[in-house]
Amino acid sequence: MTGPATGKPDRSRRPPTLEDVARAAGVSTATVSRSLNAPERVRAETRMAVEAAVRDLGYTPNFGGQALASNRTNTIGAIIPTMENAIFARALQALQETLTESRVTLLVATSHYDPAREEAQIRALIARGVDGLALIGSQRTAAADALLETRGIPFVILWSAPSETPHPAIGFDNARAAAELTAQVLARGHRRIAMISGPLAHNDRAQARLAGVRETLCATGLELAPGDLQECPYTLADGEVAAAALLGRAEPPTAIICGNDVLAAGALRAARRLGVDVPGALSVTGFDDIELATAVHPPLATIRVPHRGMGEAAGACLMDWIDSGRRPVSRLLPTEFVARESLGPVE
Amino acid sequence: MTGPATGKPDRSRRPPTLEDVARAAGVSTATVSRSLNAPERVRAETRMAVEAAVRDLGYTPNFGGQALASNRTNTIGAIIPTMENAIFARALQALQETLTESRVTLLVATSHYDPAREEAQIRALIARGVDGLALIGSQRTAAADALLETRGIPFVILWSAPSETPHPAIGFDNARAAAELTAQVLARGHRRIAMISGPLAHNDRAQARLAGVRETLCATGLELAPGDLQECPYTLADGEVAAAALLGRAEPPTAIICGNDVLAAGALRAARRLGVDVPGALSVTGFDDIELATAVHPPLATIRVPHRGMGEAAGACLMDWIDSGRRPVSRLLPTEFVARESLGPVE
DNA sequence: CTGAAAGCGCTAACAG
DNA sequence: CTGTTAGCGCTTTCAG
Repeated sequence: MTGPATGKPDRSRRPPTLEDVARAAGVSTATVSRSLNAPERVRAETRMAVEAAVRDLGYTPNFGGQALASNRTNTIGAIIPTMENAIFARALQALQETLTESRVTLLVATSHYDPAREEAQIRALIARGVDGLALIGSQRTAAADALLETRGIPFVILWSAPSETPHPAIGFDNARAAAELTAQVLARGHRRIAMISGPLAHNDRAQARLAGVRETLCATGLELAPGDLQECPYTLADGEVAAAALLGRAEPPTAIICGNDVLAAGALRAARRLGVDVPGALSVTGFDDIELATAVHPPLATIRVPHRGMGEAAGACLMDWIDSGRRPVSRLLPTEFVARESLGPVE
Repeated sequence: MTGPATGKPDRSRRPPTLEDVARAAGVSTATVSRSLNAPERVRAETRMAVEAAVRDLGYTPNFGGQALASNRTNTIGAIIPTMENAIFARALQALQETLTESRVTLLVATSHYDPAREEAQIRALIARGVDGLALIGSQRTAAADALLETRGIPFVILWSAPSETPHPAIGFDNARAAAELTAQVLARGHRRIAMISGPLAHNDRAQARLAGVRETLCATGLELAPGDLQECPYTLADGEVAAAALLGRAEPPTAIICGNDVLAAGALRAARRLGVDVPGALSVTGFDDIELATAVHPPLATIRVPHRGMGEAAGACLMDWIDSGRRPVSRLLPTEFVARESLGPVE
């Protein structure tokens, strides 16, 4: 089909350009550009001729040309720790949808909770000319901060409370949510309470959740002894191991507060394996309220996080910043405790 | 630090260009370009001068300029049905990693299993100048096929068996995997077998899985009566409803084969709610082998799908196609039946 | 309301 | 090995 036989292979192979459209419509390239980008500034008749030519030729703007001339890529980048946690996926989905309304594309990268990787991804996205960035959490490398600063790229921070960072943030109060959860655990009579946290290093959300638990325990005269805190990666298997360690102690906890639903599901699995009844002999709580929370048995008491809300707000906020040039204000979104069977009264 | 004190604010504000680097290094722009893109064609000394200038100025190539001049964006696009299924997420992760080695960025979009949306996303990604595309499944709108065809963009199909499509595909045999699974169910003595499938329309994978089940049943003289087949969206809640309907029939099935692990987890929840023991009174099987499969109880017997393998192969395949211009060959990857507790002998 | 023309920053011949 | 020189396709003044 695409043999090099014809005399002018270029002509037929190369996609139509603005100039082709202009010629076909009998107008200038400037008019075509205007018809496409600011239709109201072109007489209806002319515009229709242009539109017809566009259809006829199957014209699509060349991305590079557009980016070069306008100095905008209509792309915003997002860097999340991992795609395997459904909660980030949902926030992205919402962000994507919001952006689509502004004809902006979302470019996604993952950091695996590693600041060095996040920095590399920030660099890569900036190099790709993104107009704005959505990042998770407030802690990153100094180099990443500097890069963001000197480039002056609009970026918003998700998942952290605005109080955690001087940058525009759209998040929720991890510490307060964890405190509320802990209060609920205490209210059910638990006094031997342990926690399984995700890796704390470079993770302000995990740190805040831990702090929230600690504070609330303190207020009741309790504390999280060193052995009562397990720190492990956010996987089911690691959660299971951590919970098993906790349950193997001389005085096992009657409640385990987990850093997220995945860890909690792991804890449930450990309890089952060890023959520990939940919630009869042990209560377990999660954090996030992903689908998994109600897929396991017993269903997990947890904290519902405003994932979609953050995604939507981030999109609106970034577009506004990019278009207006005015730095947006931070927003603190609400969370909600969700009572479910995995949390019961102490026996 | 970045005070506007100096006399030439423009200078400090506008990012440095190739020309700035060239001037600083005392060479031409062509040499700078070469130092960056084909270092071996430049004398070491010169190159070092260039590199120093690049560092000094904090130069980063302008994406638009690069794209325009080279007619390449070093971006490949992927369109998956949803990010909420961990299995697509993992394949993307693997694809991403493979691509990163070639300094190529992955642009991800979702279709929600909707061909119209997929077409729109294909259009959007092409407009963004992607050099190649990875798509899920072999069924799409005629317009999408035409677009792909006329643009001549390298694209590979994932998740479907190569036999399903004339295009280069990297997938597995959904029908055969489902058949194997069904054989395992039959081998355990089940004769009243039902299936919960995801939406069949425009989904060759779901269709193939159903066909695999049907064929295997047929070979044993059984069949899937109309009432034995439930079709519903791929969510836990829908799977639960579908399973409840199946279990409420006069002669309930002793085994339910589910289109994926999420539906199977839903079926498990229905069984629990209705007091049906699994695997004692009912066996349930999944498909995919995501983490969820072992988070639920009993753990799901399922089919392990080569998600990472597909992602990696797709990356290699696309890069090869883009670089060499030669259409790659399809690859059929293996699947594996994973026996777990949710599938037991019929009582 | 429309057209002419000047770049945007980079790459790729083509000479030297 | 390096420099010169055209563009790549589009947006955007600036005139008319």
